[in-house]
Amino acid sequence: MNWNYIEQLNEPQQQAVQHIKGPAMIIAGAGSGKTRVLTYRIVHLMQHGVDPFNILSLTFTNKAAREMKNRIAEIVGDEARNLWMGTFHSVFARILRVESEKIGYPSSFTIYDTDDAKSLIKKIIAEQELDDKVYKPSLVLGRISSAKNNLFSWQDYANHIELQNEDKYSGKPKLGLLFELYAKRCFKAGAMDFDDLLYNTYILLKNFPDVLNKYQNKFKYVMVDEFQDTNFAQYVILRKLSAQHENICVVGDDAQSIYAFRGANIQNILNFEKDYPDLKTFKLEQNYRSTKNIVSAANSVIANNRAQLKKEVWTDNTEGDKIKVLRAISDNEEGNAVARQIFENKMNDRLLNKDFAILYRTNAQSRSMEEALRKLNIPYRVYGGVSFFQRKEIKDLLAYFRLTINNYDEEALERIYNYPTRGIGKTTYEKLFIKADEWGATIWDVMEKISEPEIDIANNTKQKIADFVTSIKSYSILAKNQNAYEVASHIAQSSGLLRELFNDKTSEGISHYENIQELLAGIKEFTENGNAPLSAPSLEIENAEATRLLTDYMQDIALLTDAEQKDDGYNDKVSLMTVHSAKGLEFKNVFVVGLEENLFPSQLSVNSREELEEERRLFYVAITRAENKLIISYAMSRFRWGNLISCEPSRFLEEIDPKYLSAPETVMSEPKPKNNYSKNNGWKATNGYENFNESSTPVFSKNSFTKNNLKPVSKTPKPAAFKAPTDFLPDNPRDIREGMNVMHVKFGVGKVVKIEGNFPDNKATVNFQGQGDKQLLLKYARLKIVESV
DNA sequence: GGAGGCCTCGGAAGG
DNA sequence: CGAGGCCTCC
Repeated sequence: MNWNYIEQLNEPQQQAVQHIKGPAMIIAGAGSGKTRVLTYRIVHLMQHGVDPFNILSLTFTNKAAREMKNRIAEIVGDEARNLWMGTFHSVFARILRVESEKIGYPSSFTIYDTDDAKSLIKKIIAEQELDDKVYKPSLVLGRISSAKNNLFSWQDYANHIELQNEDKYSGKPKLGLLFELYAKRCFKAGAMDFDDLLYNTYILLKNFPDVLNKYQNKFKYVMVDEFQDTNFAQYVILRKLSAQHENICVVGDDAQSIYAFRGANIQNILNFEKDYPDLKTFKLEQNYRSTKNIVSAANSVIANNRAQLKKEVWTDNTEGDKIKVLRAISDNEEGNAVARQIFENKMNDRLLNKDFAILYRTNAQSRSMEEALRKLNIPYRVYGGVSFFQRKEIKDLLAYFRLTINNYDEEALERIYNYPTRGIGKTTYEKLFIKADEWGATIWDVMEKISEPEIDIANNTKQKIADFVTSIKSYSILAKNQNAYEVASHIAQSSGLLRELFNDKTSEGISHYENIQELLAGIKEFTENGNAPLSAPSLEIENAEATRLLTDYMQDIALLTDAEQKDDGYNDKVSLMTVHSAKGLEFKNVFVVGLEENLFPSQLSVNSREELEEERRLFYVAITRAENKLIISYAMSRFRWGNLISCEPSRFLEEIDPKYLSAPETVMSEPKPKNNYSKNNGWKATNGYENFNESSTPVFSKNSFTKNNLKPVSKTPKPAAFKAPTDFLPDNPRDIREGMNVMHVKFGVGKVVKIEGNFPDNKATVNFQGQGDKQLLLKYARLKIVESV
């Protein structure tokens, strides 16, 4: 490395980078080159002889970690691999894998995601016969989560008089009990939820001084990005880890704290100053991103917040255009105005689609924007939505992998014990559950001992359970030696899951099948090259030669919730996203839409000062994304939940100093051309833009499955209902045999392909003319024999 | 077991 | 309005 990185930095940036010893806090205004400072600081440490193994760098998202690691690798090369760099959760999970047995967990512990956690809580609420209208699972989980984020165990919770009183007065006295049951159930399943990764790390470091010592020695230098978003548990762990060397450097911007609603605590910044009296503070106040107008407008908005650190963001950039405000008569007109404006700016300023972003407060607002962009044939991409790993079919297959690795994973077991259908019904499962309770064991334990005569289940069902257990156990054995891909594809086939999806020829079914293939391809890539294409920033590879096992893959993806979308190879698109997901990004031209009271600021925030200030910071984040042009819009009426409501302009508009604004424009649709835009080929021909309209949707491009997708879903047309004769009289279901032609009141005439099970629970597969195979329970189906065999 | 009807409810969102 | 959960009915 022979260039001088120090020269690339301004004065305060240099100071921050060169301050190596002792605690430091970098307050970094929007667009002030924070990422550059962070990367160069790590480079600087390494240049001064610090071993990358001794540097821990924590971020909030996988994406941020990935990007930073790549940037450092570009500068220092291969050595970057040895940095400990990742999200709080991934780094702590990694420590816990090594140390978990000390706190009673297997090293193969499962990580429950939010869905797993909610479904477990829901079950517990039902088991306790509590009303899930009062004890809403998401609320219960939220309460448990914030307890853990404040380092309360369930025992602490139960003993805390104030909390107990709060719960009593709010009519939910059983919250503490639910916490206890949930915690015990997770423990029994060898599972940790996201909050446990923090809480258990804390417990580990607190109760095992030797472990604490080991990691304190390892992490001689600790860096934290987005410090304003840390919660209490994270803060305490940080303090513990860095207590020996006190080389801790945190970077953040209180003005961009937008996750308080999830437990982030700006107070940490203030506590930091108190907890480290010899703290050095650096302020990065020069903005390199935006025009003077934009920077000043942002400053004038944030000045309305009471709670903030002193800081003056300024820029040397040009003055730039004044901020434009568009007023539209309705949400659809707002979309049209934005799309038209993008079209014009693109022409006038010779810009690309990807130079534009449309930011909104709520996902529902994307619809009117998408429609308008489509009309003008402007390609766009909507960010956010269901991630690949949350798709049902993916979770199903992953549940097999989870159960293979950890037989006690209750949520995984529940997902698949009868999927694909193998004749183990709900009633059977309940019997297993009761027996497990009786034995003080897990359901898996009972399944393993299913032959015990005291278990009151029919013998043929017992056999099915035994078969299931045998196959999972055989997977577990395979998974110990064979590589991840071999095991994964074996499980996909031998479990019947692949076949099940293959047989579903609906368009959804085909896409499910393709997604599974996609997952397997990712595992293959991981097995061969060590990194899945969708991988989290992989931490150092311990042993490059060793076989990559399924458990390695599962650890790699367990904390992946933001898997990058596959793109269709065409990247020049307008970006549509919520303000939250725009944090950290920048665009030449930015539209912030829906600036209306009760929308931005959100209706739920306007009653408390704290929440309103958070909304204001959110608005601050939105406008500071823009480099050159900022356009703000609002509608005077909009559809919300099916009703047309009228809207007032947002108070935030008035908070922008008017000298940075151009006169508001009321926008109206141009008189409609005779031909509809979208049908007008001449329109396309003259502007030279191709029709993109997301035509080549890849398998899991999110546009193919968000609710905002406007493409008509091809549905198989339903055949007209069959009219049964008025004298229709069903035959005795006991007389139905395979091969017979039968008549059904609704489906008409069909042939019995197969009959399974014994009366009265026997089930027939009947192929009805023009309607395909139907599975019918004979006792209900009321079939009439048309022709016996 | 599964399709379809009815009811409810609605914020943003990382790991 | 639209998605998801639950219940019913076949």
